Amino acid sequence: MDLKQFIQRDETCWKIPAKGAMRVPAIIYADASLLQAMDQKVHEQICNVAALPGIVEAAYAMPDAHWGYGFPIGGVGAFDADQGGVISAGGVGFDISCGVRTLHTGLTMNDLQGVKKDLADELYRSVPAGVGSRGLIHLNHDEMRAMLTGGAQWAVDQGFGEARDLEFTEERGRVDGAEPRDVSPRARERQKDEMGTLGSGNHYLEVQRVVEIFDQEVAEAYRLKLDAIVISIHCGSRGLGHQIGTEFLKDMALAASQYHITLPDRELACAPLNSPLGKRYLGAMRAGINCALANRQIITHLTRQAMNEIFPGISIDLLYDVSHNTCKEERHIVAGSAQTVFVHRKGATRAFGPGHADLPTEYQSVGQPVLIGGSMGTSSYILCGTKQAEQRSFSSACHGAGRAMSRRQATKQWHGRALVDQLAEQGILIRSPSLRGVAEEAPAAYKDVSAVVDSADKAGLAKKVARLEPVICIKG
DNA sequence: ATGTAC
Repeated sequence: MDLKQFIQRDETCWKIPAKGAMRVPAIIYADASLLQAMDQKVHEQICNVAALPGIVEAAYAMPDAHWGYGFPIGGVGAFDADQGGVISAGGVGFDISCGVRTLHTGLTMNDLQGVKKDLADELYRSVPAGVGSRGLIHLNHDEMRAMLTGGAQWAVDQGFGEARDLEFTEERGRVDGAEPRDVSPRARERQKDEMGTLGSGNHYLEVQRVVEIFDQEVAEAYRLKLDAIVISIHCGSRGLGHQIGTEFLKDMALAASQYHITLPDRELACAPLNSPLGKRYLGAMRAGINCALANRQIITHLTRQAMNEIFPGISIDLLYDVSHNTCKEERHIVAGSAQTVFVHRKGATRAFGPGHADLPTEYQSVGQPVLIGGSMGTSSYILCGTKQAEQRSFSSACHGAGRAMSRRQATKQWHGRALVDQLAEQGILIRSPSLRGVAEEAPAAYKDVSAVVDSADKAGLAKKVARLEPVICIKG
């Protein structure tokens, strides 16, 4: 888009002053070339977010921002409930609490020699992937309720993983305030056989190798070394989150006039945080967050089982688990003083800096791990939270590369089989139930994740720690 | 993202 629409504050900070219906300014963080390539829709959408009731400070877009439903993907907005602030289902996203979890394996590249193919097959066999994929777990009514309230803690109690995993999971594996009664029977029905499954689209389980370290001190705190093998899991709340999103978007669109909210865009449907509908969505969304946390915890257990088949006795520890599709009640500095706000992060990763009370002891001095998934066949990054991000983005950073091309366009341009063969030649093994899915996820259908991460680093949203390259990718 | 439309 045209850079002349912005007031450039520094190399990676572009401001749109409040005008028209905007209550606060909008700010996009990106270098000039990423911003130029960004869809004009991001400008329109982030200005619309800035016009919502009760928004504080500014509406923000991350360097990987692109056109989404209502809010841009890569959008951040914080709202004050006491000032008529709203919550928006489209501001969280359909895949509630979609996120990334990274596991240490204690292995190096050398350990994979001769077993790579077997490991790929074993992981693919163990972790269900694809549209409508089902697991071996089937939840009855009471178990569903316990899962929606207990999150990853419930999963660990059921024998899926170890108590120590929870220490390294955002929110220690469960959020308060989940209300299973606000989750419809249809949403539960869709989820009851889907626990411990990856899903489709850009979701994956990837075996990765640490190929570059940018910050030795933080890397040591995260126990990351060059050539180490880690496993990253990217997925969310499956059918449950999607159903919650669908239902509440509809309810919120219908209720807007009742709450005297003038919507700049129908897709920005929202409800006051203090309204019955807003509270019901909060209760359901938090149940969705617990579902995603439980899902990644169960997949961790399945991963451990698969890894044990190939490497008997192997011990797998969690580096961290962080979501990038949520609305969270947090304390932040607004107009110079601390207050409680509800931060929407849609395609944006929470990135708490050093000293934040919610971080595990081991990461207190260096800040939260910020896990950035690349597209299939490309690099992923691990960053750390900064102190500056508190003032710049309510402690938020980017979440990935972001699509540069539609799925349809991608399937016209690439064939799944050819991509799998091509990646295999580069030493990257792909396993997927859908060759069309593979084509849709072609590496070149995404923006350059390295440019996105460099912009986030330069903008002070998070600091680069390590770069990972894929070895095996189980694709949904 | 998603029982890729109810």
